[in-house]
Parts: sequence; structure tokens; C-alpha cells
Amino acid sequence: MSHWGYRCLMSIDRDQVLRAAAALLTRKATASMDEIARAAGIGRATLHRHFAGRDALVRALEELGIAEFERALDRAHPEEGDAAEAVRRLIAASEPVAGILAFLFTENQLYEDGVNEGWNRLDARVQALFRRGQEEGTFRLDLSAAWLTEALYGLIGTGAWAVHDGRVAAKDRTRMVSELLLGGARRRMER
Amino acid sequence: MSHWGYRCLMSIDRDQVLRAAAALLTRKATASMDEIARAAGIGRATLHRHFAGRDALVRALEELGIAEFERALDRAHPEEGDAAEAVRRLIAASEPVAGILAFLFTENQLYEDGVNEGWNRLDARVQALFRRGQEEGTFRLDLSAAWLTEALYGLIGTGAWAVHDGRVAAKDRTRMVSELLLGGARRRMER
DNA sequence: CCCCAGTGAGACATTGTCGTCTCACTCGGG
DNA sequence: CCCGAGTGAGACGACAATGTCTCACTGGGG
Repeated sequence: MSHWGYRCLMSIDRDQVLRAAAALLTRKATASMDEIARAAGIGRATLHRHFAGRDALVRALEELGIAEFERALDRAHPEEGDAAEAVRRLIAASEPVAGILAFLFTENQLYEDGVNEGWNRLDARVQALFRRGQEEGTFRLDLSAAWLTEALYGLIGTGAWAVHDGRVAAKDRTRMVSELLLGGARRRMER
Repeated sequence: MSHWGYRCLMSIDRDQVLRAAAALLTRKATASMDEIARAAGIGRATLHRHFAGRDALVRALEELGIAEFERALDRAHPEEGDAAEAVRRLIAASEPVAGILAFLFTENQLYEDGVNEGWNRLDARVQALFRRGQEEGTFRLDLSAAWLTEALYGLIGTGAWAVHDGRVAAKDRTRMVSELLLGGARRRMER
């Protein structure tokens, strides 16, 4: 019983700490363990009780980001309906994770060693969405699905930063990102 | 005379060191001064003779990136001809700076204090290009020029990383970035 | 030939962060 | 009421990176 209670309590705290860490690291990627602890409203010792070290915390954050983005992917139902609409749904659904994604996206540029396997799974699903759109004639064939996937991540990150820096209004974020990815900057004649 | 010779020699070395540093920091943003020195083929002491410290080096790198991107902007002649073509020229011309730009783009997310004034100048020129395109009816009005500018930087960085990670062929980089920014992923009916 | 500006290697102290530890304190359940 | 799990504050040593310094060495110009 105490074991269950312990596990449950831990999980809740752990998750809250993780979210606070995500919020801070999104703004300041080099924040120290002490800053992270303060941001989470706990002591540095307690932070170390939850996560063995900085690496473990970042890895846990990666797991959280992967899980949340996967949930966004599930909610967006990428296999249903028009592919462009599915992409739009995905971008809208990933709004809460945008900050973490931006952080992890740059973090991954740094550690060339062992990329988390979860990313491959997500990449595959996102790429499958773009490939479906290409096969259905919705998306261009001269932009590879791999590039569109990368661009999706990149634009989500860019959007998050643009909002954070005040260059884009928060309410416009989803539209700016999805419209640019799907429609591009050029004026559309038809439709 | 010796003063001239000194200045000239220094400038050349300094520039070469800076470019080596840029090449390394693009791949590994947290490289130590020692690694940077080794990458430049010089000793750590000599590196410190050129740049007072890490900050000074990064700031010099920022100056280099700004200068190079400004040269790319000059070469692209953003005031001439079709705005979309001008954007295409700009992206093509900025290919050599893409790595540095990607590094500086993420670096700037970190230091909220005093953004280098040069960026404002460049931002203004790029934004003016997008705004011209909007006024001429080439670009959409529902995507702000500020966002398009930010997206340009972001996509250049994303493209550089995608090439670095082997997800996009180097020869496709310029086309992938400019086509996505200008045309978007959706299939074009007209044209 | 000689000189010296510039260099590389390395020693050294300093700093900031990390990971671990101890020690009170608190608060909720038995 | 008492007890102990969990916590925050803080001390401590380890460690990596930084910035400064010295000391030979080299090679090109006078």
C-alpha cells in the first residue's frame, strides 16, 4: 500500500517538477540545477532525489516531450480525412508541447550520440502523414517527406520562440505555423 | 609599417580562426576553448591572444555572421524584381552562412540581454522585402512580415541541421528551404 | 648571422556547477 | 501524542572550463 501511495505521489510530483523544468529550460536552456529547483519551487536536494542528475532530468524531459507529442499525434488522428487538415490538427494539438519541443529540438543537435528511440517512432508517424498526403495528391512530391517532417519540428520551435520574444501573438501561433507549412508565403490564386 | 603588417596578418589569422570556430560550433555548440583552438589548428594561448575570452569570440562570430548575411543580402538585391525571386536569391546567397546562422539563432534564444544592433538592421531589410512582396500582391497578407522573417531564419537553420544530419542532400537544401517558405507543402493547382 | 615577434605547451589559481552528504524541521497518519 | 517519511538549507569535495602566466622554440626580417 505504502508502495503504491509512494509511487503515485512521486509520479505526480515528478511530473509537476518536470513541467516546471520544461518551462524554464524552454526560456533558458543552460539553467543550472539550482535554478531549475527554484523554478519548480523545491530544494536542489529534492530535485536530485527525483532525478539522479542533470542528464537524467533531460532524458526524463525527453520522455515527457515524446509522450506528449505522441498524445498530440493521437488526438490529431493523422490517418483520417484530408492530409492537410490532419497536419493542421497536429500543429494545433502540439501547441502545449511547443516549448518542450523547441528545447529538445536544439538539444538534439548537440548530442549526436544515441538518439532516443521514441523520436524514430514519432518521425515515422509524421513522415507517414506527409507521405500519405503526397500519395493522395495533396502535398507536393518535390519536397521530401523527411524534409517536411523536419520543417514541421523546426517551424513549431521557431513559432514558440517568436511567441516568446513577442514577435508573434500567442493566438496567431498555430495559424502562422500551419499556414506557412501548408500554404507557403506566396499568394494563392485559386480557392 | 610594422603596424600595418601586424594588423593585416592579424586580420587574416583572426578570420581563419573565426571560420574554423564557426564550423565547429555549428556542429557542437558547447565546444570548449581548447576544442575550438584545436579545430583552428592553434594553441589555446594563441586563441586567447586573438579573443579576450569565450564571450568575445562568440560576439566576434556574431559580427562575422551579421557581416556575411548582410553581404548575402546585398548580393541578392532584395529591392529588385519579383519579391519571391528575391527571397529565393537571398536563401541561395545565404547558403555559406547557414551554419553560422543556425548557431547564432539558437545562441540568441539564450542571451536575452542586449541583442546585437546589427540584427535589427538585417531584420528590417528582410522584413522590408516581405512587406514589399505583400504590397505588390506577391505574398499573403495574413502572415505578418515579422513572422515570415523569423520563419526565414528558422528554416535556414532547420535546413542546415537537416543537411548536417543527412536527412536532406546538400544540393537540395536551397530548393527545399525556399520552396517550402514560398510555396508551402500543398500542391499548387495553377501555374 | 642575430634578434625578436609570435607561437605552442603547459602550470596555476579561479570560478561555477555538480553530486553527495548531513542536519534540523514539518506534517500527516497511526 | 509520537513517529518517521519527506523536505529545505547548506556544507563539502570533485571536476571541468576558464583566464592568466611563464618558458622554450621557431622562423623570417634586418
